[in-house]
Amino acid sequence: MARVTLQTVADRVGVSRTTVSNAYNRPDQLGDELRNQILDAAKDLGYRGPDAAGRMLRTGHMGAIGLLFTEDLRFVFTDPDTTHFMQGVAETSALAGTGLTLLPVPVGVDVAETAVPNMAVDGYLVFSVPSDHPALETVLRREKPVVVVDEPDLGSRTSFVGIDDRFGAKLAAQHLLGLGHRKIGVLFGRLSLDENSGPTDRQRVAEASIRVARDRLSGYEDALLEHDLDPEDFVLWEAGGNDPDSGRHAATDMLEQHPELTALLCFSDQLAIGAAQAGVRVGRELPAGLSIVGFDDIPRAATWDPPLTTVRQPLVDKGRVAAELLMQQVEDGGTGRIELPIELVVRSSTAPPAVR
Amino acid sequence: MARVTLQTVADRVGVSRTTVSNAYNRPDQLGDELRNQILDAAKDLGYRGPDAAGRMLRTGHMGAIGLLFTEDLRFVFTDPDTTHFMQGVAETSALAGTGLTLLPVPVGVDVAETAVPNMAVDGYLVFSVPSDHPALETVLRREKPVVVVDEPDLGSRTSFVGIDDRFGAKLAAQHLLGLGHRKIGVLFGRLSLDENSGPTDRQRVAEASIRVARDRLSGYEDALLEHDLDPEDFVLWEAGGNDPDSGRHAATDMLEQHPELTALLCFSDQLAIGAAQAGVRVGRELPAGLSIVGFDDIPRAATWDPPLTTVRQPLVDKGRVAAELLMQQVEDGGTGRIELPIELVVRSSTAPPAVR
DNA sequence: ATCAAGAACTTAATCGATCAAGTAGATCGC
DNA sequence: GCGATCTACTTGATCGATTAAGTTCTTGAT
Repeated sequence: MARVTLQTVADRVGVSRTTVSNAYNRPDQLGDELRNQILDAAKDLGYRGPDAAGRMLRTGHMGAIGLLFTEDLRFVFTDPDTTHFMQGVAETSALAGTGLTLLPVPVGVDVAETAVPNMAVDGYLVFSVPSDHPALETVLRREKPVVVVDEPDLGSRTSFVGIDDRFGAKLAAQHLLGLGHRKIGVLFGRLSLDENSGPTDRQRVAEASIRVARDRLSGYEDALLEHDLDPEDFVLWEAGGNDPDSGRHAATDMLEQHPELTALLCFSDQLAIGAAQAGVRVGRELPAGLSIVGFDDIPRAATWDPPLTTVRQPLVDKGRVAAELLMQQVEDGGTGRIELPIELVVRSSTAPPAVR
Repeated sequence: MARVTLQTVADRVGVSRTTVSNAYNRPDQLGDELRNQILDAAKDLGYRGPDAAGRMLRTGHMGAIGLLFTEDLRFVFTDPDTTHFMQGVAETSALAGTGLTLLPVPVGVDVAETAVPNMAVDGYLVFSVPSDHPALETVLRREKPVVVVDEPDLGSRTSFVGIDDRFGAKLAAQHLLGLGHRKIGVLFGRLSLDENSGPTDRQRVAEASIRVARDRLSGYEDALLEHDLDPEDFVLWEAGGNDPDSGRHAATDMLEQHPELTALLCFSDQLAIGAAQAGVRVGRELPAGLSIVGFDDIPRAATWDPPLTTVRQPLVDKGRVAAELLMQQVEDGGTGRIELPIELVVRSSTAPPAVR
């Protein structure tokens, strides 16, 4: 049995292919009576509407955007940053009738083996990908609209959505310094593709392939400089991941080797949560014995015990804005650069250091 | 400037279109030397590889599967059931080089306005959609391979992946009854598309458009019957959602109106977490003053205070299996029916009821 | 009565790739 | 030395829809 196409329906009704096409896509181009006649015939023949592939080939429009992410799949769907971002993207694309194609690049898998290079999408949303990740080149090579979110900043070549990481970090550090803390630890998630964990230093951060890490450290140091303190005063530590477990392990080690620390600046609330657990386990009372500042302001930050002081960034909005920007770019080709607002949210995980 | 296609490259090298196509898709069909020559010419001309739309039209193969879900977008990406399932799907599809297209149908939006009816996918994964949801018909009408997960059970028309909900529920109820509980409340998520909350009854559950609700209640009642108890003995309550907040509100009301309850059977760990919070707030000590059983065994269940007794189902595996089944069905058209193993996990949220 | 404008359709070209079938020449076994 | 089999390509048909540019017919204004 031959497949039912526009032509089949057209033949049945006795009109041209174009008219049947118009019955679906431009109802104003033909009379109501004929239109209904066509739709009836279509139903009768089991025609399911214009075929997506045929349309795509002709129009060059895929009707979907791709979301590229390179984090380990065990974490992406549990990581609040990612899921909230996805939520925003999904909302926006769904309302626009655009499909959203997930393009995960699992760790250890060659990008060429994934759907990334060949998927039918009108553009790519690149979500927080280290600048040295091979998937980036694959995406860029397709020369389709690209919106980079957070990482990496590729300049005007692509659109960009992010926050002022340096300023946000500065806010967090200012808060701790203002409370009187002088022995402060900085807990990074990752500095590059590798999942290293352990102590690190300014030099290594400066060479990090993750821009956010570099910028945030600059922000922390900006605050130090305002207080005439030495940038070398921070204890820098890499967690190797962005989940509470990584945070807990790293913070435990850090506090063990540096018992003098009275406060921790964490790269995310996820890490902060782990750090808080670590603090309690090594016998610190929060916040008196250890102050902790997170980043992001995920819902859990407010309900954690103690509620976390953090730097809020609008994660869902980030997704919405990025999706809008991409769909706009698909339409008119214009790139954009959007910086979302951030805000220090002071809760109960920070306090002046206990006198000793 | 005309677009660069297979033909452009073919003309440059002086071979046929087919040979260029083979250079990409069937490297064994031509000599190495020629192949490199073609690839060089392609790079030189800025050819980005075979166009997805052209290939799709010709092969009829879209290279992507669609994931349909109809829950409110504010919840899907935070709901552990959904995200773990997605993780499994993403893993499997990514390893197979298949795209994964998210097809959310936002509440209040007409399915026809979304990407669902026209998206270029080879098949659909229908994730826990109420049997009366309009999106279902839209998907079924396309007559592509469909794998339904959990809900609804459409018989042999589609593949199906799920668990033995009735048996799982029975296990949970048996556990409570075995501990000596006789006044037990059942906390449902939803019974249908509507987000009703409040007390409900056997009759309404029996008419629920959500099969899982019906089956689980049967399972709970199976256990009751084994103890020669009356099915009417359960207090049935609808939470209206599947998040801890919904669970907390519903459980608070339920415990207020039915202070005699000594145990709660919850439809999910999310609801159980909310119920546990509610229990504490109304002054019950857990588990002595109130036993709670969840369902799913999400990671949080084990770390909650007290750790939740629950019925474990392999959520990530569900995603893996469903994706495999769908991709298999896309290839050979065969449908399947897979029931995943479940298991009662007894932790500390259940205990014999306090004597009074 | 004539012409302009609009409505309702049709014609014909086009989008880019894949595949079954075919061909020419090289290689091999016996 | 001859047919059989391989290798390395080419030919030509085909997938299903959209769209710019007609064509025909109707209607209303002058």
